[in-house]
Formats: sequence, C-alpha cells, structure tokens
Amino acid sequence: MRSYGQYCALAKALDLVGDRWTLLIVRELGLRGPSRYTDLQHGLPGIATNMLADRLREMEDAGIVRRDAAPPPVATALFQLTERGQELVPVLFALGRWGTALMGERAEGDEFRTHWLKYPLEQLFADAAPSEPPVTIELRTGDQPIVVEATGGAVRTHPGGADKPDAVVTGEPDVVIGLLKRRLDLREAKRRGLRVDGDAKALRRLQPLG
Amino acid sequence: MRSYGQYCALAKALDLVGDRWTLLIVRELGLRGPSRYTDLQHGLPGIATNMLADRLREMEDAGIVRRDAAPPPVATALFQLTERGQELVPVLFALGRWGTALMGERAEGDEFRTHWLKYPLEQLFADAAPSEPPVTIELRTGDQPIVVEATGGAVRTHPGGADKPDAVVTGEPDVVIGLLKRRLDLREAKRRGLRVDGDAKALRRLQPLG
DNA sequence: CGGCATCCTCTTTGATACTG
DNA sequence: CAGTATCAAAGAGGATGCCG
Repeated sequence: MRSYGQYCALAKALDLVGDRWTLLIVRELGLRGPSRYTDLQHGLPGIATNMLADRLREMEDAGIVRRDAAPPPVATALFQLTERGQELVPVLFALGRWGTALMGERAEGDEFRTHWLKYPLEQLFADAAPSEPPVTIELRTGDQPIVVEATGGAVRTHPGGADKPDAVVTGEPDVVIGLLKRRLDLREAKRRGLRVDGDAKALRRLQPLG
Repeated sequence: MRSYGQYCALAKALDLVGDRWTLLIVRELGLRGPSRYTDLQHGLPGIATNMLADRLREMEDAGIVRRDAAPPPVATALFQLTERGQELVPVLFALGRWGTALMGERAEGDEFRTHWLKYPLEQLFADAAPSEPPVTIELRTGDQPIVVEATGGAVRTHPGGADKPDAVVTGEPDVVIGLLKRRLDLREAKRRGLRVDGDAKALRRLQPLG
C-alpha cells in the first residue's frame, strides 16, 4: 500500500495494516497460532494464492509476522505473529465488535469457518452463573465442531468435539448464532432446522454482553 | 470494495470500512463534527477529490455518514457521522494506539494537521495532579494552535489559542510530540528548535499513559 | 468559491495455470 | 505443500472541466 503520507498515528497504522486481506491474515494467525501456508488458505476463503504470499512477505517486512522453519517431523514453513503482531488483537476485537451488528442472515455464498467463532464467543459472552459447576456445549455448525465451556464467569472455546457435552447444538451458523445472541428463540431456531441434543438449559449459561 | 464473502464479524466490518481512506474520513468527521466538503479535503491531504466524493457516497449508503443541507447562512452541504458511525471511534482509538509506536521522526513529506492531536492527547495522557488547579498549555506546531488543558485528572483539547496559557510550546510536530511523550528531554527538544514560553513545569502535568 | 463529474494513466487485485 | 508466473479486471491517483 502506498503511504498516506500523514504524520498521524492512525494513518501510520493503516500504512501497515490497511491493505486488503492484511487484518484477516492477522485474525487467522491470532486464532490458530503458528500456521502453515495451506492452513491459512483454508481459513481465508476467497484469497488468491499470490495475494497471500505477497501479504505474508509485506507483513514480515513490517515486523508483524515471523516465518520459521518448522522442526523436522513437519519440515515446512510456519507463520506466526510477532509480539507486535499480537498487539493487533485488541484492534480485531474493536472492529469485530462493531461488525457483530452486521451478522444477521448469512448472505448467499458467504463462507464460514467454525474457528472464526472463538473471539466472538470468548469476548462477547459471559458465564451467567459463575458459581455453578462448568457446562460444556458442543456446536456443530461449520467445517468442524467447536467446544464452548462456561466456567467460573468466563467462556472458553477450543476446536474439536467434547467428551461428555451437556448439550450439542447442530444447525446452520446464522441460526446457531441467532440463538446464542437471543435474537431467535429456541422454537424459531428449531423451525429453521436447528437441533439441540442433551440439556437445552445449559445454553442459558452463555450470556450475551453489550 | 468487493465483499470478502465471509460470514465473520471482522470481515463484515472490513466490507464496510476496509476501503482505502474510509477510516481516515471517519477520523476527520469524528474530530470536527459536521464538516463541509472542503474542510474534509483540508484534513485529508493527499486524497483525490473524486475519491472523497465516492467514499462519502459509499459511507452514506453504509449508514455511517449523513449528508445534511446546512441552514441558510451557510447554504452548503454538511457531512457528519451517524450514530453507527460514531461507534467506530473506539476502533480508531484501538488502531491509533497501536500506531503511536510508529510516530518517531516525521518522514520527509509527511503532512501534519494540528487537530489530529486531539484523540491522542485526550486518550493517551492523563492529568498528573488531579487535585491541583487546572493548567492550560498552548501548542503551536501545525496549521493552527491548539489548547491543551489538564484539569481534574483528565486532559482536554480544543483548537485555537488560549487566553492566558501557563505555557506556550512552539516547534516541529515530531519534536513537540517527542517532548510530551518524554522520548526527548527539554534540553534535546530545544536543541531541535523547540521553544517554551511561560512555565515549563506546567508540561509535567501531562502524564503519558501506556 | 464549494462540490463534485470526467477522462486518463497507473497500480493493485483476482483468477488461473504452472513449478520446485 | 508452498508458492511463482501470467494476464485481465477493478480501483486509486491526478488533472481538469463544469455548474450553481
């Protein structure tokens, strides 16, 4: 990106991260930690392969990304955020929070990856009953399942299936999100193809913030 | 901007505000309030006139900007942020804070406008002596003077000259900023052409945060 | 003068094919 | 797997013209 040529902190920040795709690459690296090139491509549907290569090089030059040779069994390059790059995560939170208002119906053709839910779930929800025993909810709604845990006041997630979940929620991403954010009630969500197995009351532990 | 086509809050936000210049236009409108087209141009050195017109139209469609006909004596259009647009201000703060680390020497050819200092001064400084009487400092460093007031724990600014300032600081923007952020001491700043008239100790009231 | 619209050039992006 | 090469399309930048 050509520089804005303005002696202003915001403009200087945009000189480095204002390019198309750059902040989404930061999102991927923030969510996944050290990642292979192909994993990044999978998490960035729609990106052209030369774009990803260009951006990673520029971000390396900007001191946001570091490229390491992976240890022997893997033998491939791994990309990860530098410390300076990690400091961009609060920026993602601020922009993402602003963007949640835009997460209504899923537009036709919109891609979805389950791991994108991590930051929203952990940032924009609280555990409604901090003193109760933890609950575990498995969401099945994208390319892979994700486990959501409400424990001690906070919400944590990790990819994959749960061992003995209190509830399993299956459905389209926009319906699952609509239910969690309480824009849809359970009846309406079910009408839209959602299924809840196990204890539906466990869902009440996920308290939308803001 | 073409959509990323990703059902993700961050991607949806960037669909609306990820275009070149868009966030800087939000900065201007946030700093100035309702503004005329030409005032926006002045605060956005380097923007092409068609760019500004295009972006304002897109931002209007996106619900971020409202265009009003000004009341009779002015008889020109005024642009301002909608409520939704104002909600972007925390995003500017997050990105700007990240960008402050990039505010070292002013690169040759970098433009500067004094009013850009408002958010940094108010967000990134505190009043070091909340219980002391207020102090007023006038900065003369860009296209116009700006008054910085430390009062009751907080820092406030407004454009223009002060009535009876405790101190007046004159110099190049990067030197003034370096002094306030304490990357330069007074001796070094003076060597770089800075002048302080009045009570230099008043400057101690401006306490850099973070 | 304020507020754009047009025209043209140059750069960036995107799609696809190909390679070590 | 991890990119590079190529080419077409879209977007940005700059100059200038127009109109109330």
